[in-house]
Amino acid sequence: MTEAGVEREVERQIGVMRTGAVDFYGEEELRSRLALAIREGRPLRVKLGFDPTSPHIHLGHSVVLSKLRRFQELGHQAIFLVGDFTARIGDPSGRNKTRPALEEADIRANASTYIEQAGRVLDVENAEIRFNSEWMGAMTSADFVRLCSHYTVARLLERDDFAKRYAAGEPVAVHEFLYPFAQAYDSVALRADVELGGTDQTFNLLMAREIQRAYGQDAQAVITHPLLVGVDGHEKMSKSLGNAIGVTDAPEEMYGQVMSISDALMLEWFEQLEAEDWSDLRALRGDLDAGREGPLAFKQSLAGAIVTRFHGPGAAGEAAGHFQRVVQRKELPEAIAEHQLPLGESGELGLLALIEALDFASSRSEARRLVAQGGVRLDGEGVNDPTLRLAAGQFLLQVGKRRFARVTLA
RNA sequence: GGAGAGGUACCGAAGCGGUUAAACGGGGCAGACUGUAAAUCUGCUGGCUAUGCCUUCGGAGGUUCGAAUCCUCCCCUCUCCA
Repeated sequence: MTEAGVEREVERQIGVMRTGAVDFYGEEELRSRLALAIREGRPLRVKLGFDPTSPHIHLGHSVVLSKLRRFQELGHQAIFLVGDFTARIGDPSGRNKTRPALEEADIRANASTYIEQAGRVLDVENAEIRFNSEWMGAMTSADFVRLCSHYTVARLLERDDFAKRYAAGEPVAVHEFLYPFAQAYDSVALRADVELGGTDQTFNLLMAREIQRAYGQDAQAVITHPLLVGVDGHEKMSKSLGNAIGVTDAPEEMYGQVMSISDALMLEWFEQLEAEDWSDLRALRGDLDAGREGPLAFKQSLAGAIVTRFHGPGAAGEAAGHFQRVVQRKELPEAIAEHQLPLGESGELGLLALIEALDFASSRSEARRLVAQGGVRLDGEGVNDPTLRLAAGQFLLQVGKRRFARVTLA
């Protein structure tokens, strides 16, 4: 390749890297490193790490995962790091309270589902999958203390989340201070050229640059991405806040979740999740701004595009049909789970017990409330008698707007 | 080591001897409405074999006819001082 060709290629790749990013630290250094890599036909090592603190990868994670995928398409080496060691510390980033430490068994279980779920976005076959317990677990206390000597308390206290919690009189445990050291050292162990992450990871990511230098390596470039706001429209998407859409959620569920977000959030998501093949949506966005289309049409398209990304176009079409049928026209869903329940010696079963048995309510009292509020239908008819007892037979039970079951009592 | 403040339901936050299963806000759920599971409005939001009964206000004891509220000890958090 000619020098001019290399330069053009560098520019092209940097452009891809910058797309959708909030900040790109160390861009200039990366240009020269990238040029060298292109001349030598050697891929850059691009790190993206997640702590397996929850068994689910969600739509928010998919923003950076997609970016890592872009790097793979550019021919670079993707490193998917599972923070099994750091999960045991608990990342304080963006937190207003100490994260609970996880049991090792949970972490292992979460880690294994992570790789499968990441595969919905990433080419895991060609990714380097690593666990940071590999080197962190082997570190001695002396090694770790030495690692900690490369940074000062004052600089740790500059951190926004620590500073806020400290100012608010909330506890900050010492081990939370240690977390960024572990994450930073991962970059040393992996010899990362680039690390991706959400903006909440900025501090940890930048700290890795200094630690790498302290260990005689060139500092990695850091590319941060916006944090997707969860379905509640306020907090960042997080499984523990219950506002996340998991990448393995069922298509109808995923579609419905997207339809439930506010009109304002819909536009934000569109910006942050946009992909090359979303040209239809971009056009629709124009129609929306011009008043030629309503938000409903746009939201349906967005929901379809998101479901397509994780489940394919067929599933997206079915999910859309399901939504129109069940939610908009209030008809029955096409597929309703069948349940067989045995009757006791009395030969009958209380309605409340049935609702509870199907997990449509967490307690009998809650079931009673649902009946009292007119939220329960039996064979299409509203029921308002909480003492109703059912004899053997088949019933169609509906609780609320979207919980259905065909029940056979025998 | 010393001095103070504090720990209340899913979360935040009132209550400070009885009328408190515990105000209020958020979240969640249900209903109405609608262009959607948006927005808005209304109701519900400990459990149960249910017009009553049982369990809950950091933990364990105690005082009292009666305690989230008073006392004792313990655990945890924060602040200031050393």
